[in-house]
Amino acid sequence: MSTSAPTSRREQILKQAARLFAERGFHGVGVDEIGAAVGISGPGLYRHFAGKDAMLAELLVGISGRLLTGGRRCVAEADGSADELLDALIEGHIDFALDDRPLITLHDRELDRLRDTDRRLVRQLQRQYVELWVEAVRKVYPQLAEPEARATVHAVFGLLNSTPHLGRSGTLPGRRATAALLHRLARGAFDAASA
Amino acid sequence: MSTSAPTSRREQILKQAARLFAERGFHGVGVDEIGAAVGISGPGLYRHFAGKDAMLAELLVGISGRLLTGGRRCVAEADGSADELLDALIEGHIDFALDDRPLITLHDRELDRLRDTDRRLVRQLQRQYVELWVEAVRKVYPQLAEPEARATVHAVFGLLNSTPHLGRSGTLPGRRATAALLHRLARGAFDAASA
DNA sequence: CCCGCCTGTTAATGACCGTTAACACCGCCT
DNA sequence: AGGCGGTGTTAACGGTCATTAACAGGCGGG
Repeated sequence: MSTSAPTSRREQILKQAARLFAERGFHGVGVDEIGAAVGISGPGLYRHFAGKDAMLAELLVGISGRLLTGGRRCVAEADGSADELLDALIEGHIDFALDDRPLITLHDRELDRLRDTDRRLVRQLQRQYVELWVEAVRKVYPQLAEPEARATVHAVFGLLNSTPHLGRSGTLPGRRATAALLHRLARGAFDAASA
Repeated sequence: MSTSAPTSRREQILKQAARLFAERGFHGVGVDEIGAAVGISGPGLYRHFAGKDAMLAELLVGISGRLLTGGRRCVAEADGSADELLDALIEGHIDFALDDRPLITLHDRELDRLRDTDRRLVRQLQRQYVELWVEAVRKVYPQLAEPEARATVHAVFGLLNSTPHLGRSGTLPGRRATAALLHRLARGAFDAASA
């Protein structure tokens, strides 16, 4: 729908699996449902994935990796001030949260359902992403101690990742306004952290 | 361990069930595990609860109700300024988040695993709690439109409820410092919302 | 003393579910 | 034409799991 491509079967399955996992939890959805969501049924999925676990692993590793890659691109392209870097990080994270709500939900909800090796990998990617933020934040707010900075970054993630919960009642006018609001809230939180 | 009491079997079971559900998800934990966590085994739980669903229902209705009750007490006791009311709400929510992490986790994670009637009840309680906050926020920031206020409240909930994710690495010195930091972050976000 | 009630136990049941087996179609390449 | 890899299908297996059945000890009140 966005960049689009041939949209291979794998991607189609992953997308639907992400949606279902986010809606009903990893253990709450059966392979038959995932299959039905893409028009094939049940065990046909095993032509594309080694198993249900493999789908979740690929989803979580994928989102973690893309977040980190996006963050690193921000750092690399940040020729300007530290302030601009932090803004770029916030904007990038908001884009992820708004475009891939199911993945954001999975990201901090079903991590423990992974095999040890995959879980370690995801955690490592997450940790690097957090460190990247902490560094950027402490450049903008040098008086902020590291533990406080780290806790604040986690809290701001919680704030930005709240978008899945906004789906209920009368939400905001549009995506642009929501992104702008979230951006302001995040900056406000960081400002307040260093008071 | 904290207020303590006779700590009836029911309460003991609920506490352990909350912890396990938060750790591994509702479908991820079996009744045998819950039983083992309180020293009895497996089907003995059915002397205290109608079923696994009933435990989750009681947990979610309980936390939603207590949040709402706490919020209402803040409103009732707020003889002072609107500012003080908002601070009291924030403090109350932080206390919940820090004292009952598993319940906070469950609260926005396993809601969809409930029977229709229970889910409706929990959602209604949650909605009233949010409305209570929105009203308080708009008293402090009158220029803030209602949709923005509601979205901001949800986002701040995400921020405050991020505490479960802080358990990993080097966290903050103590509970008091964490609570103070979260309080500042929340106020900072609200300040920024009305800019 | 003894009868219920409360609270446990273990064994069995029945459903669900992930995974594999066995089979089939279809399009492409030689 | 023929074979083969990719993609499906349905049926069967095996394990897990919530729930129920059947049974038993303890203990307080008549």
